[in-house]
Amino acid sequence: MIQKNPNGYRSHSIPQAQLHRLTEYYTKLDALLKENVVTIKSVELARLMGMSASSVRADLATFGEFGKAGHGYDLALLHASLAEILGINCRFSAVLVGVGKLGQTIIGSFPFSQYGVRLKGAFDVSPKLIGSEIAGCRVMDAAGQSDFIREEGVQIAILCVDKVNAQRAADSLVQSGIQGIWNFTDTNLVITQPEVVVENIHFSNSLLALTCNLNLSQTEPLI
Amino acid sequence: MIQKNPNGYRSHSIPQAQLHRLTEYYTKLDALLKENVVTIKSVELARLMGMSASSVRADLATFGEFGKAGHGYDLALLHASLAEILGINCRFSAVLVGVGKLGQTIIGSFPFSQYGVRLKGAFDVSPKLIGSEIAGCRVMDAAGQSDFIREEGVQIAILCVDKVNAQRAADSLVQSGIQGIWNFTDTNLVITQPEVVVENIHFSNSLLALTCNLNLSQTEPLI
DNA sequence: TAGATTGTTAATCGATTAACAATC
DNA sequence: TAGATTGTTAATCGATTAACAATC
Repeated sequence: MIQKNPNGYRSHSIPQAQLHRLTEYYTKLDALLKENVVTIKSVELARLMGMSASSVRADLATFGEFGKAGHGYDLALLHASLAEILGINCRFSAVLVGVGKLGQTIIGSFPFSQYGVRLKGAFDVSPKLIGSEIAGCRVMDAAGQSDFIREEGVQIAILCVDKVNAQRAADSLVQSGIQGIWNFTDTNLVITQPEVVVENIHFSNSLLALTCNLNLSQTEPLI
Repeated sequence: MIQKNPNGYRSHSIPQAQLHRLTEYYTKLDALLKENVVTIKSVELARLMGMSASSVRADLATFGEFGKAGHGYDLALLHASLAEILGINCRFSAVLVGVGKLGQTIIGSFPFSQYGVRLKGAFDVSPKLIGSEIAGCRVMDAAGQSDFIREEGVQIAILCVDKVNAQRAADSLVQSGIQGIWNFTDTNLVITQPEVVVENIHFSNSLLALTCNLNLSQTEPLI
């Protein structure tokens, strides 16, 4: 059951579907702010998001009262409130584990700081990589990973190792006290500790969803 | 409404949530096949997937009757049937648009052939890249993109351009007759043609979902 | 005040699941 | 046949939305 707590917009537990919608509101509001939009009505936001106005109002009302009847929502306030809810001001720290091609790309290209995350380093087993630096991020020996995580109080691990090593690496991370795993290994990790948060980016499942939709729309075009 | 057609397991329209579950069944079954498992019961599969046995049976029964009462599901049959539904045997062809770091990583690392997709080439505007080859994939001038897609009958575009160019690139692809877009641009594309399928991989939304969950579990630990 | 839009309620809609007859 | 597990039904559960009183 969803409850507003005395502080305002925090809730006891958010359904994952709603939580993912929240991230979409946030990125959409972010874009609108850059276009200097000042207020937005639930009807407009709904159109931009491809949803119903009722749903938008219901979603936002879950976390607080951000709107003014008769005027709509103040964009800056709504943006700031969602940022708070999404943890963007929490300054989480992260390490990347498995510095292959994908790992290097993420280190070099992803704007972590925009999302309140500080990338503190990366780990790999390859002697060729250990000691090198990618976009200002040091690659360290995986042997020192656990100590680093514990000593630095790292909360998030970005898991980019090979599929075959994924579960083992995840177990080790959980042992080291990691709180969240951003999982790029195309594997569903089995994590018994319910307090550890896992967020998957499964390239293969995503492509399969695409081809399945294509397959269905080809074999049975909508009338 | 879901209907089985005379051919068996095709259905008129699958809810997207169920479709994404199907991809998870498939990758799980794939892993089990490699472990030489021969049959599996709904209860076991449910445990492995973290769902209820009822849901598993309901999902699978949507597409056909793959199980034997008293014995469970034949893994090879189920795997092959899901492969068919997911379009893995359709031999879709694809081009990658925007050969930046992420594009190069996808070209070089993603096992397209395992998912029934053939990567026919890549496009970029940079003279440095045009004419080069990455893992056997030719990088061509974006100017020839539309003609190539039309002439070769390419169905899928893998969109890896910068955020600012995402919508324009998508419009051009749709104009060229592309049927599906695998969208890595961290932008929700606006596509008016309902027959064009879009599948998003939004790194930023995914990380936000992770930090939001961390934020909630920290401020309000489960009892 | 009059007009507009929110937050919320109550009704609808769809998804999940427990239970069981059918079946291997 | 007896035992086991499926596919399906009916009940439960939760999410979506239309409608509207509250409010700016």
